[in-house]
Amino acid sequence: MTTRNAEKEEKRRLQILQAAYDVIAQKGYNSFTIEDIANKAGLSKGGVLHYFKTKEDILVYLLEQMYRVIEETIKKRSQKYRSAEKKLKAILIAFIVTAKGQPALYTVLVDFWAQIPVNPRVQNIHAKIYRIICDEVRTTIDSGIRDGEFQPVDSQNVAYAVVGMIMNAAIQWTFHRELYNIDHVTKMSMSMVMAYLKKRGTSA
Amino acid sequence: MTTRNAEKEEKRRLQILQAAYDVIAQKGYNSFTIEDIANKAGLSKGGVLHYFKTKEDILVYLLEQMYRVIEETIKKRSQKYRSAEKKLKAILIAFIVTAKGQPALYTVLVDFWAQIPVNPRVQNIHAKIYRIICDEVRTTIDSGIRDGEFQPVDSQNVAYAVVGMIMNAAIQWTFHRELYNIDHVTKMSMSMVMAYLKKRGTSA
Amino acid sequence: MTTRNAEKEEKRRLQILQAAYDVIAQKGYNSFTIEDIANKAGLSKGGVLHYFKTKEDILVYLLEQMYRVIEETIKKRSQKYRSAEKKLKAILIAFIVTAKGQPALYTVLVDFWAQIPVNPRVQNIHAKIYRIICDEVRTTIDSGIRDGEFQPVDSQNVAYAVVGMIMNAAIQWTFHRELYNIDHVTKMSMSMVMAYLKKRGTSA
Amino acid sequence: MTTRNAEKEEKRRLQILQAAYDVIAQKGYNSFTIEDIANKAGLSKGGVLHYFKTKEDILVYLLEQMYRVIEETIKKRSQKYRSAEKKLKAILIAFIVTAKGQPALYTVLVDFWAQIPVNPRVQNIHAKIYRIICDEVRTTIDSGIRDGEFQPVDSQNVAYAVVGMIMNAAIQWTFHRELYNIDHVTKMSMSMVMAYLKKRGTSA
DNA sequence: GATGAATGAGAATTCATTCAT
DNA sequence: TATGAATGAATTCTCATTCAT
Repeated sequence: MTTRNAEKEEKRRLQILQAAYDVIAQKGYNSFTIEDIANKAGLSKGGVLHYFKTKEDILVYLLEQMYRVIEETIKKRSQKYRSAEKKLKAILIAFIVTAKGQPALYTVLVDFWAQIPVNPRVQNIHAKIYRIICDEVRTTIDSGIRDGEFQPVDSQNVAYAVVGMIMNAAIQWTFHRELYNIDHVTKMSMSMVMAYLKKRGTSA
Repeated sequence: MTTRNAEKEEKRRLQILQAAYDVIAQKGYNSFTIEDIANKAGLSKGGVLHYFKTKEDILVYLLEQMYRVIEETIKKRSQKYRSAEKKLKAILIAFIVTAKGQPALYTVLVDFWAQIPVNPRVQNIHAKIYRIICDEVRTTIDSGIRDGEFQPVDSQNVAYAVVGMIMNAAIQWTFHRELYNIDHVTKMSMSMVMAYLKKRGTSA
Repeated sequence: MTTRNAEKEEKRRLQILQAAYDVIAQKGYNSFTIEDIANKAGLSKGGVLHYFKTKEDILVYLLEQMYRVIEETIKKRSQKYRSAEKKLKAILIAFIVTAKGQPALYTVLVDFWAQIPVNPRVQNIHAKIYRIICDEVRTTIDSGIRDGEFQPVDSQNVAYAVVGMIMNAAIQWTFHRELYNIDHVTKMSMSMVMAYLKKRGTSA
Repeated sequence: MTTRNAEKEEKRRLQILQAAYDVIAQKGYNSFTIEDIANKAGLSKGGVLHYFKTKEDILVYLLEQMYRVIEETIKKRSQKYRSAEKKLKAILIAFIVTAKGQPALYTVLVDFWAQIPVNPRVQNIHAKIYRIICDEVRTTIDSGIRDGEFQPVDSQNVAYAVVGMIMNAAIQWTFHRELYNIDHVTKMSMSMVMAYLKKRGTSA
């Protein structure tokens, strides 16, 4: 019985979160209202607030879930491969696949970034998950180094640089697709990373 | 007379824009008010609205001005050097110098990014100036290729990748500085770029 | 069977009324909710509304019950004595004893007074019971007059004056105890009343 | 100029306070809205909030002003007389005159009393001014004692008892006028007080 | 009997914008 | 030019009440 209810409740929450995501994607972080979410979710304002105490609550849970999507896509795709190079490429591709499959995701993510300096809860979640994502890249590089596939590099900082590169590529492309061909830029990014990781004489 | 007035008017506008920048840096894009700007600028609400018809107007002019700052910093710093490699490194450093000198700049910039999908004016300005910045990088790479310093690469897409990498590095560092040492990450980024541009056999 | 149910129902109602009293004492008349009552009573919102049709219903029954407490305390304490003077003093003390024993009672009572002008049901109950209380005092004075203990006075109006005096003393003391020593003020009030009832020459 | 504005502003504030008083008198403390005040004052909601930051602010200022009215009425009326007895009687009458002239005043006052336990600002104001009023009575009694008019009594506590008696008389009468003739009760109260202050043998 | 999900009617506030001065 | 009083639309959040389970 309780399980039944908990299940149903969870379903409702996800439904609301999805509606929030859709609405923010459509109207932007600043101008959407709880009523928008309610309408999209097929509930009343009160109904939405029944599941999430405040608007901020909705947002915080949504952010967490969005990062999970990225995280999971990365893990799922990189797990398929054995070699560090293939794993790393799979990770980079994962970002782009997400951007293509969920056109609004990076849009909404940037909406959240803009809240970081003024909202500690958002800041915490972002910090936590950004670190997780970078660690995933770093671990892959480390395993490549261990296996002799990659040069011994400062894997931590390389990871930050790599994630930054590919994430911003995805973001800018989301913002104005006519700017560039994302597949080309992705290939280029991979080449650059690999040139560094596999090359003989390090320059830094 | 008219010139006198025009001058004074321009001064007022800049004063208001600076106030707007300060206020957004402090309170974030969503929660600042015209009164905040007025207070910061030492004017009344009506006074501010006298120089900019609407709140959006202020924002749009501000965004333009902010990109100019980045653009100018880049150009000024890269002009000092002759070799493409040094020029390129100077450009990358320019982003970081800006992030260090104006801690709020990327914060506010991301605030604006979040408006792109919902505000055509913001989108246009961003598209225009992002292209200018990327072109600056591309031109530098092209000149390096012409001079035989760099490998013949797809300079356009490399430029996108490079700008993305360094800009996101600056942004994430602005958001939480404890995440990494920006100088290390910058060095790493440079190495990666140079490894690609100067290396012999391409891998992708 | 029906009796059984009626008994159980009555118990539930009292339980809810007690919870309501506690909650109003804590949060004040304006800001308590049915859910507060439900939580305090260990029931759900729906459960509370099952026994009292509306929020107002709860309030009205509660007011009635509260006055009963005062009434009963007065009667119980005055019954112990024979002489009118002792009876009267016992009544005055009864108000103070109630204030001391149930610190919230006068607080909640004033909350209700504030509803009198806008709520006819509250007005009726208050009028009815205030009269009963004043009558108790009046009867005592009358008996004192009959027995030659007291001067022949306008017992009705004396009763109003006396009840007003002691009740407001109890109220103000409940609101801010540091204002005065309630026992001293009570003694003073008694002296004043007795000076009037027992004195030789009337002055007004 | 500034004076002009300050004057105009003060006038507006008083106008809003008056509207608030009228509205509370009509609808009660719990159910009036800012819009009600705005309508009564011939302003918009925003207009009201322009002069008082919050609803609570309005209320707090209103309470202060209401007590002032009572205070001033008392002082003005008691100043007319020389003898302590006449002064004291004038004070008691002042309460009743206020109740008669401003039928809503005690109604609204009780509304405020009900806020005391939950609103520190209200509590402070009430404490401060209740003390001032009681002190006025006490000072009068003291002067009567000094002049040999009154017996040497504990003037402080007598004052509390006297104020409580007359104030509650005014309040109950405001709530239901059919309960008693306020003039009779007032006369009775005076007799009682004087019987105590002027009588030969003290009993407490 | 009892629950608590869902509703929807407000309420207080906030703020861009207008406009008389 | 510049002010700031005034507006009113929009928004978040609260809660009594209803009702299916």
